[in-house]
Amino acid sequence: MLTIGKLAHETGVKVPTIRYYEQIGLLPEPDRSAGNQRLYDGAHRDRLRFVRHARELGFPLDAIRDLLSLSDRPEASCAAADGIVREQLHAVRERIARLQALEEELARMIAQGCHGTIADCRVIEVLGDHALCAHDHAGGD
Amino acid sequence: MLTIGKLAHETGVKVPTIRYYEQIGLLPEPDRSAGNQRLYDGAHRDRLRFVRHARELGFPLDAIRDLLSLSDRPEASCAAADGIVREQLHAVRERIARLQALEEELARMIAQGCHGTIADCRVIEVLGDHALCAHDHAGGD
DNA sequence: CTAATCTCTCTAGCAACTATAGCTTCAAGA
DNA sequence: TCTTGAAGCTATAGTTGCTAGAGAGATTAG
Repeated sequence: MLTIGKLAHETGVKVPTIRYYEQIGLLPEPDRSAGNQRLYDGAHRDRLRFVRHARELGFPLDAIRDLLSLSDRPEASCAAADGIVREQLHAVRERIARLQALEEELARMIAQGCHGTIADCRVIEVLGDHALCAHDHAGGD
Repeated sequence: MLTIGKLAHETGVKVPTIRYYEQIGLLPEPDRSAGNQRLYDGAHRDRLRFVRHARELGFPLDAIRDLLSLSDRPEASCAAADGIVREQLHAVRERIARLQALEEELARMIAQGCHGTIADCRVIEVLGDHALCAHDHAGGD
C-alpha cells in the first residue's frame, strides 16, 4: 500500500496534483487508513501513470477522462480512442504552425535590430504597427 | 473621442478585455463623460494596438508592460527591448520543439492503429506505458 | 418620449494546477 | 514511552488572460 507521498514519488506527479485529480473525479477515491490518510495500490498507480503520460502528450483533462472511461471497457470500440488522438494531433499541428509564424516574425524583428535608443528601435516600431509585419499572425488560439 | 465600444471595434480587442487591461494597469484610466463612460483618444488607440499586436506575437502581459514602459522613454537604451524579444523568441522555439516531439509521438500512435476493440488498442496501451514511446517528451512547460 | 442599444460595476468562471494556513497523524530515535 | 520532524489532512486563494453574467444607469434613433 502506498501513501500519497510515495505514489507521487513513483509517478512524478506532485501530491497536491493527485488530490486535485481525485477532486475532479479523474482518479477514484482511495481507501483511507485509520488516521484518514489515503492508501493507494497498483491499480491506482497505473491509472495515475496513464493520466500523467497523456498530460505529457498534451491531452486536456476532459479528453483524458474520456480515454480513461474507454480503457475501463475493453470490449468497447477503438474508434473513439483513435478519434480523440487524431483530434489532439490536429490541435498540436495547428499550434506548431501558429508558433512557426510567430518565430519567423520575431526573428525578423531581431534581425532588423535596434540601434542605440528606443526612439529608433525597429522592435518597438514593429510592435506598434502590424502593417510592418511580413505575415498575418492573427488570433485564433 | 471614442467610446469603449468604438475603440473595441477599431482595434479588434473586446470591450471587457479593454476594461481588464485598464484594471491591471496596462492602459491608463481614460477621462469619463458626464455620465461616467470612458472616452478614448488616438493615443489610447495606439497603445491598445501595441498591446494587441504584442499579444498576437505571444508576449505575456508582464513583458508587454515592460515594453510599454520602454516605449514611453524614447531616449532609453534599446538593449532591454531587444532582450525581451529575444527571450520571447527563445520561448517560442522551445515550445515548437516540444510540440514537434509530441506530434511525432501522436502520429506514431495513430500509425500503429487500433483493431476493433479497446482490448487490443495500441493507442490506449501506449498511453498506459511510457516505455513504449520512441522519445522522451517529458515535462517542462 | 420611448425603446433599443451601450456602458457601468461587480462577481464568478475557465484550464490545470500551485501555494498557503492551520491542523492531525505517523515513523523513528533517545 | 516520549518526542520530534516529516508527511498528511482540509479548505481557501492565487496563477494567466481573459470571458460571461447580473442588474443598474447612459445615450441615441425614431
